[in-house]
Amino acid sequence: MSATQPLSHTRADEAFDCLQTAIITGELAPGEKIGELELCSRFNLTRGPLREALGRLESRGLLVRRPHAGVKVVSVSAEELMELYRIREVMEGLAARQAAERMTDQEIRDLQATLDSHEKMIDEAQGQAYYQAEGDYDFHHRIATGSRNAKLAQMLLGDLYYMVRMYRYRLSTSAGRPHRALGEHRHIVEAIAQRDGELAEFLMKRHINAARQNIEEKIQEGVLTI
Amino acid sequence: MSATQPLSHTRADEAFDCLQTAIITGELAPGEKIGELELCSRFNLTRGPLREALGRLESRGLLVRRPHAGVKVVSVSAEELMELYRIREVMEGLAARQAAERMTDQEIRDLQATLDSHEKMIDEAQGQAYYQAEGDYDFHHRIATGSRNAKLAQMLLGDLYYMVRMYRYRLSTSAGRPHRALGEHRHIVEAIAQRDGELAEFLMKRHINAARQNIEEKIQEGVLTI
DNA sequence: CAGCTCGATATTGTCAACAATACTTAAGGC
DNA sequence: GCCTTAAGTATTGTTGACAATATCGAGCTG
Repeated sequence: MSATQPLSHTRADEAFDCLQTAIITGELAPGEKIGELELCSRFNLTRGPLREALGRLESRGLLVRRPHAGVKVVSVSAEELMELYRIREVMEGLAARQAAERMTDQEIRDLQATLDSHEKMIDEAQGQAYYQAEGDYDFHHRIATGSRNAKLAQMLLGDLYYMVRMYRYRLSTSAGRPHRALGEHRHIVEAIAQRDGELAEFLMKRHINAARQNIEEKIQEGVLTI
Repeated sequence: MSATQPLSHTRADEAFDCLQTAIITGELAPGEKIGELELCSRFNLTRGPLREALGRLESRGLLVRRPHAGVKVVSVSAEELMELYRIREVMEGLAARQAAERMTDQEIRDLQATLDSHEKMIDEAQGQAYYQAEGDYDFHHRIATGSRNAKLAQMLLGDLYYMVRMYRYRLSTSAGRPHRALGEHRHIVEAIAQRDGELAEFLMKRHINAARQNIEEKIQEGVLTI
């Protein structure tokens, strides 16, 4: 994978990473009320760092805490997932526009290379699940950072993507449309390479909107359940 | 002020509120490196709750922490403020569109009443500063919650608005354009009342873009300094 | 028999002491 | 005289014990 040697130099960071991945993978079920002591024994932590991590996770909306009543993992609904995609649509549209204006030529070449490797993986067939999961994440990650908008990148990478990945695990998706998505990615990169911010924004919004509709249909057909 | 009897039922919440307002008001200067013990004595806290609050504030991007090196308030630049407004533009545009589709008739009436009271305050002249500060916040707050998009409201109310308010204090603004802003607010509410989501989105985006340009001009003229 | 009040228990919130690490100051060598 | 190096100090990170509060169960009353 691209990033994350979780090399957390402090116990609280470690706790944060552990809990976050546990929530995303579903190891901690949504709606589950979980005690601090149990979390401590489960992840070999003490309560101090744990509480600090809980604070961070709460402020990111991955869990809720009622005073003296414990923490529970945030429960997720299909409607909320759709709302998430609506937010992504406008924010990543902005990211694409700013990326078109600000990415370096080298970054754009890297982005194109990324897509080439994705294509290879898809053609070698077995990589479809991978592509949908991490490859897609990689693509959007690069554009978010390429926007040179620190707060925007922080909100996308630090908040929204984790939520989306949480749903991905739950849906055990890979119910994707890799070829179509790859084509859409190519068009977006083309627009960025031509420094056409307006077009990049338009294409990105349409891309995410299509992904949203795809999931929505799958859910209504009962192919995917939450 | 409008809300916030800070009635925090836990010491950590109290710490969080105190620190947040201290950062927003500039009582803690940006870039300032501040020790934990000093913060404790300054706000009558102990280090446990304090550290939990620091974790929350860090994940919200109001301060940065290097391990064993202490915390420092995030430093802010004019460019970052402009980026913030670009994010607001797309997110609040979405909020306005969804509010137009989902607000109850009662909520819309309340929103109109809010604008009436703002107008009265402006006409009574001395309320200009108030309007620009809290009244504007109130208006955008209602639309964010009216969008019925929990994550969107959380991101706007929990992240962006605090950042914007931080800049507001720094700029000692009120360098506003209350009458023009009120008119724009009225048009947005009209579009919402007519359930015209597309128009509401367009008007909101234009409204925020105008506010951004206004600040940008003021900064370039040297009237405002960061 | 249902609803409520009251108490026991377990969990969370808080605190103060201990350990580990980074910054500072001073000394020595080049 | 300046840079490098090493010890001391101060600050952060961590731990375990203490206090406060909510949940759960039992007994009582209507």
